[in-house]
Amino acid sequence: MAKRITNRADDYSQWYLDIVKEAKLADHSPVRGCMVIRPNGFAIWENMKSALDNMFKETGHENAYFPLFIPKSFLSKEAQHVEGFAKECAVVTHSRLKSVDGGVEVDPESRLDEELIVRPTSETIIWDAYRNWIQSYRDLPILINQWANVVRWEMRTRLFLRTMEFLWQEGHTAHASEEEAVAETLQMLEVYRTFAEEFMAMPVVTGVKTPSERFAGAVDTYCIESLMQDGKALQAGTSHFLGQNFAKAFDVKFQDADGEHKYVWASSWGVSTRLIGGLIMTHSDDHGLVLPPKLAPTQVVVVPIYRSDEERADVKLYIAPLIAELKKKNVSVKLDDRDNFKPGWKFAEHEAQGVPIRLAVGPRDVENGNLELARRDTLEKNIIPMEGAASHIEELLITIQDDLFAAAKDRRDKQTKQADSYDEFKKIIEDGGFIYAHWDGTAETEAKIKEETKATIRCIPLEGDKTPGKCMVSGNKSAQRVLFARSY
RNA sequence: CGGGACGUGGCUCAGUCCGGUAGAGCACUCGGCUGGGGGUCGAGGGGUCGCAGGUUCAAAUCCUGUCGUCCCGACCA
Repeated sequence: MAKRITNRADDYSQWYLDIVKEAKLADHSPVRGCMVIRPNGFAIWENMKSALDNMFKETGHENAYFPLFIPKSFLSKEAQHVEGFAKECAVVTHSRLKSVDGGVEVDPESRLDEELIVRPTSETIIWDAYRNWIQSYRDLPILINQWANVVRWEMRTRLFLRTMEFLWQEGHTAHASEEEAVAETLQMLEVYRTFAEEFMAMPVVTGVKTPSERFAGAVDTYCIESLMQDGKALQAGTSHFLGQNFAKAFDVKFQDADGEHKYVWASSWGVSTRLIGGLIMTHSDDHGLVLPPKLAPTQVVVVPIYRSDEERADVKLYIAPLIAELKKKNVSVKLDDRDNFKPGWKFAEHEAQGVPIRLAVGPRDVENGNLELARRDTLEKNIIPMEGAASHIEELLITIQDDLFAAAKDRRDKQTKQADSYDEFKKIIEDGGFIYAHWDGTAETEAKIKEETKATIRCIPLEGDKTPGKCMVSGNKSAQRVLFARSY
């Protein structure tokens, strides 16, 4: 068998790229740092999207759409926000091309009066709209989400993990009180945790970012942090409590029940196509992609095995009722009856693409009333009776989902350590993984650690050990252990 | 944006040092044998060598520029 996927142990980055290529998830585009998301990759995103969208709707949110272009002046209204994004904005300066001997060039006469920014995120244009929508406390809360693309001019890109253009959702909410806005921020953080753990089967740590890692313009940034197989952390989602920063910048006030005019409180939260990168690096192996059943575009693939046309017809007749029954149970099942590929080829291909369950059915099975079932996650193969197969498969999909989470959590926990001295920390960090250690809460210490070890504080965890101690670097007092890692 | 490596049929690469008629494997098309883990035999199709200049009788090969990819840094979802 030709080895098309680099082993993780040999070259993790190359392995990741090989998976993306072999599973046909995405291609590099002609434009640096952008990607073409292929049907296999997009189908995963669609499944993520639909699960998240349901969760947003269940928590009272509505979808809307705001423009791609933002007037340049809007970006400068919130000082912190500008500072955070100014370095990575695509700017539209002209509106026309003109032909010049066989090619085209920008028509200098079409220069725009006010240049437009391609949104790196939509706080500004949304808060400009909210000003017009909000007068009274009766107009609040506003709970809006949008599914969109955004552009951030990145220096170094990697498919899904960091691209110049990416797809995401961004929720933007407006509230009458601080408590309510904070509650919303934390509620959405929980939505993300639930999604990551229950759908992606990816265990996460929830926490607060330190000021240096905080979203530009936020009062507090909360996040879900996950740990990839190579021991590097991935920020998988963020939820921001924006305080009144944007309300003040865009002058959004409401008249409260007490007659007073007050600034609105805000939150924003988002997850992106980066999650697909996280999904890949959480579960996949040296044979290819491994997908949790809840997000797999195809949950079960059936490979018929036959020699003659007659056998082929027999096999198809034999499996038709099972396929129909699985469909009735809402299992996404695909019959791979392509005649131009050999069974062995198909096995390898579906394995590379991460289909959770593969059924192989040949004349022998027809005769014995069996079928062969292979699990993608464990690579186990078993002969099972056709009788009751549909229910067995339905249950097995749930088992696989649970097992993937358990395996990922077990791996994550094994890669999670504690360090009680800086020397110990420096030693452990070389192996990667999460490290819980005491920190004095200062930006100086944080910067020193980053400078010397390349590790950053991923978050100050919301749960777990809250015992105070002494900073491993300065020896000053520390309120609790914080989570360190090298990250993507 | 700095350092390094690399761009040659769809893919992986040889050829570049030392200029002289573009090659291999895989993939693709047609046909045969096949079919329970990337099978096999035969016959075909496909590349102005990333792009733009320059040197030369002659450039994949030498020179300059440019675009892109990968790895390592600085920056970030």
